[in-house]
Amino acid sequence: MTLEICFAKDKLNARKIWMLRASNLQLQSDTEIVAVDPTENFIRYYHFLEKEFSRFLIEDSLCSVPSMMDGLKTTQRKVLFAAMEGLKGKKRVDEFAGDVVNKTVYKHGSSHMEGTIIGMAQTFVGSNNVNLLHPTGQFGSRYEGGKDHSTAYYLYVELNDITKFIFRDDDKDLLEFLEEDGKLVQPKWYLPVVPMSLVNGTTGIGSGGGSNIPNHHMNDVINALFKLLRGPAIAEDRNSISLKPGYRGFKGRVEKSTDNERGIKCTIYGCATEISDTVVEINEIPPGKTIVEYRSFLQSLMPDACNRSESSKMKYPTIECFQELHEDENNLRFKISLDKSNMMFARKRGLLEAFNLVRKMSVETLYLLDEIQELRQFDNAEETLTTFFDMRLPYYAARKAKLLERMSNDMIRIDNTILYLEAMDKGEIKQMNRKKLVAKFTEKGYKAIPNDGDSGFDHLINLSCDERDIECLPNLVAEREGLHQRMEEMQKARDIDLWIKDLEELQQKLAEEGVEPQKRKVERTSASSASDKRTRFGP
DNA sequence: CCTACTGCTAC
DNA sequence: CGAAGTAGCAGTAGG
DNA sequence: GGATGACGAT
DNA sequence: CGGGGATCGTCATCC
Repeated sequence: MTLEICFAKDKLNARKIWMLRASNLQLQSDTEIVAVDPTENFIRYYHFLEKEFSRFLIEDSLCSVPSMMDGLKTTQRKVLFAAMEGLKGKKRVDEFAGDVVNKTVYKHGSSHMEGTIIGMAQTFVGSNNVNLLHPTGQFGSRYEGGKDHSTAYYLYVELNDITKFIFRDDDKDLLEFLEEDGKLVQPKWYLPVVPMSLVNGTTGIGSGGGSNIPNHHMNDVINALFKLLRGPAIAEDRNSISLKPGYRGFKGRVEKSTDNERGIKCTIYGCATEISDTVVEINEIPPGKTIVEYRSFLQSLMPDACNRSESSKMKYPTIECFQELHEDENNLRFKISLDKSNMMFARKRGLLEAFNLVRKMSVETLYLLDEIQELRQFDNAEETLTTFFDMRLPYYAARKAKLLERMSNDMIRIDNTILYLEAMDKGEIKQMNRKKLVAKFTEKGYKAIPNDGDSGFDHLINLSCDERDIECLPNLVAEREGLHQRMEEMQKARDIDLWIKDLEELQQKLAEEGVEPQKRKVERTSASSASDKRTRFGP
């Protein structure tokens, strides 16, 4: 029975339920997850399945399926953690991978870590819409869907500027950092200001469910959040939200089709232009399809193509020849010559259909849930967004409280320092030892700052000689004034105001950077074998 | 004393 | 799991 | 209409 | 610098 639940292809649903129960059991109690019974010299297979194996399936899903909070898989989160905490400037990818492995107790081969890092820095159409890491070197292209990247040794990454606008430093105190092998590692999840699972999409195959989310333009996602945040009533506005997939740098069209009986489907169209009676130019192909794949498709339409199937002859025209005149990988140009009758045929079918430039895909998703990391299914991008919204909003209240607390402590610090300086100036307090100072501060009614040393007065005791100077007084007064104002503003701000501000700043940053990745020419590395492969175009 | 070659490391 | 190449150096055999 | 392969972290 | 194998679930595409 259990055996079937674990492995049978047609018992998927039972497997899902079984895994949920297992993960609840394992998380609630400290149940031993090892099936070894010391009184026996064998292991019962159903004990093994209930313990180690169910654990394995859960871990497997944790690795493969992203969290709905930050859209990251565990390994990607490790990379982001290491990048935000310790990556200064450019670093060779193989070196950086080593750093991540050490810093975050990654228990697998560092070559796999390199792959994850490379994936997070890719920018070609169809990869990331917003790459969290900035690439230098050949990270792969549309020619081979990113597989044509150089070896990690020849690649460099640094933290992308925009990343800090998505993952705010102000939220750091709200994160729950995990512990592995006694080391503090990456958090359970990050708290991005937009649902990154939608922005960069994912495909991942877990046990009991997989996840397959297309990319969405970050601006679309931001605007959808604005709709919720700025609208008159959040509850009413959520029905008016509509999202469709989008790929940065993609020139074709993306349409959401509602005609399908099984869920929502999405259709992506490339671009084709009729130049003359006998010439067609293809300027864009759907993301997910590589240039190499498309080239071999065109080759299969040539008269001398061997074993061309009957169905292919029905669907596609026969072409005389084609040339590849791409300016770069973002400006494609396949020039196709065909005779008039085949052109007629193509026209009749529609150029896009006739040249295999239409790609359909379903829009369905599976995620990890919040508190207990359970697989949870979402029906569509809109539901993903609103669920993210509901989960994320409370953290803004928490952030506000943290910031206010920090500010009020800062205020005490400034007040105390002013009092202290004045008291010293008047000779009320003289140089004395720590104990006596603390007693004096308490006697004079200074407020202690929680966790500021044992006494709560370390901020005064540890003042440097320069800071102790009465000349600092005007500066401190000015500082107090500024802080006072900022505190008032913060107190007045609603939670959603904080979020709106984050989004506005992000949107501005996006506008500054948005153009850049598309203009950037592909950089080549002399040692890359990929660059050699790419120089040969056409038939 | 110079040359040709080997073995070795680090890439 | 496997393979290839390079430069630069020291040491050595041979002429 | 059923088989097949691609996706990505391991 | 290169190659191969496997799982897991979904879905588009192939014949």
